[in-house]
Amino acid sequence: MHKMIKKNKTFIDKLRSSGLRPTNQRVEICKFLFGRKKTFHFTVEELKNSMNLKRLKKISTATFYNTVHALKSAGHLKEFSLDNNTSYYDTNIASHHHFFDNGKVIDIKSDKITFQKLPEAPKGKKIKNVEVVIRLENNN
Amino acid sequence: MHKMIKKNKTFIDKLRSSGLRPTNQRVEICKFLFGRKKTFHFTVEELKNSMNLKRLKKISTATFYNTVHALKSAGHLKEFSLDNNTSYYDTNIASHHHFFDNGKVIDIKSDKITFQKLPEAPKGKKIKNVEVVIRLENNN
DNA sequence: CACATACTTTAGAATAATTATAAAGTAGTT
DNA sequence: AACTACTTTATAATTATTCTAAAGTATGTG
Ligand SMILES: [Mn+2]
Ligand SMILES: [Mn+2]
Ligand SMILES: [Zn+2]
Ligand SMILES: [Zn+2]
Repeated sequence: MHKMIKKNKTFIDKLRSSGLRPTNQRVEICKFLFGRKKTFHFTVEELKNSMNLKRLKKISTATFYNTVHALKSAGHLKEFSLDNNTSYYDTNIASHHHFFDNGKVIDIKSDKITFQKLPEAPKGKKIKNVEVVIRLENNN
Repeated sequence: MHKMIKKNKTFIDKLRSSGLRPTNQRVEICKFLFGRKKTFHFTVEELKNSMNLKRLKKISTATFYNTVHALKSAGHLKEFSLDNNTSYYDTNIASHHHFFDNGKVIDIKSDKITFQKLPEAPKGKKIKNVEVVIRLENNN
């Protein structure tokens, strides 16, 4: 099928542009991360568990960490913090905002939030980006 | 001196309202955290190191963690995330915003940022708070 | 004040997330 | 096919944090 070949090529490009050889393990990780319609927010541990659950031959922890780090360094993933002690990653690399709803993360497109007033950067500095977190709770 | 007695009482009140007896160790931690004019952003490890540096009899790691957790649970400290793997705490418990400048954190008062457009909460949910992080970089 | 008792402090062990190590395996090149 | 650099993996190490349990202290009562 055309689609699958094309997608695999995209994944291989992501790996190559991250300085990584497209090994089996890495291509499968990329498929899992980027072969979906919606943004994916995850921890390395979650990624590892959900991928390895279905496999007879497991991919090692070190490979998950190495691959995620390389993809992040190359700008194919963004890191963020939620609760602490664990790194989260986001397949949406555009600057955008989030709802945080009890450990669940939902993207808010950048243009859904605009500012009336924003402080200036301290002197010698400039603004790299502005990101908003809207924490949710249940009604009533 | 009047001032010092008054301050100690404030610290003791914070501890009592956190369900903690005002032991020496705890009162000194409170002095260190709350006896300053400006907001203090810190990790438990930083707090421990800077306090213990000056003392002959060190306060234990467990006491730092216990005290910080109790103060946080009682609402006298707020927890937040910066880079990952470490919890940060904030003596400013009001809802407010931050500049992040290479590991340095600067408060932005809530009224310095206002919104023109904000998304609605998903149904069944409501907004608990909205906090903004402005990441800085050096000019040029 | 003297005691009892519950709460604290502490050193050290345990855990969770992540990173480092180094031996065995594989991709890309010739 | 052979070479070499890059990869994978199991395992050890590290960092931040939490747990444990023994020894110490705050606080109420007589
Ligand atoms: Mn941690
Ligand atoms: Mn990290
Ligand atoms: Zn996102
Ligand atoms: Zn702050």
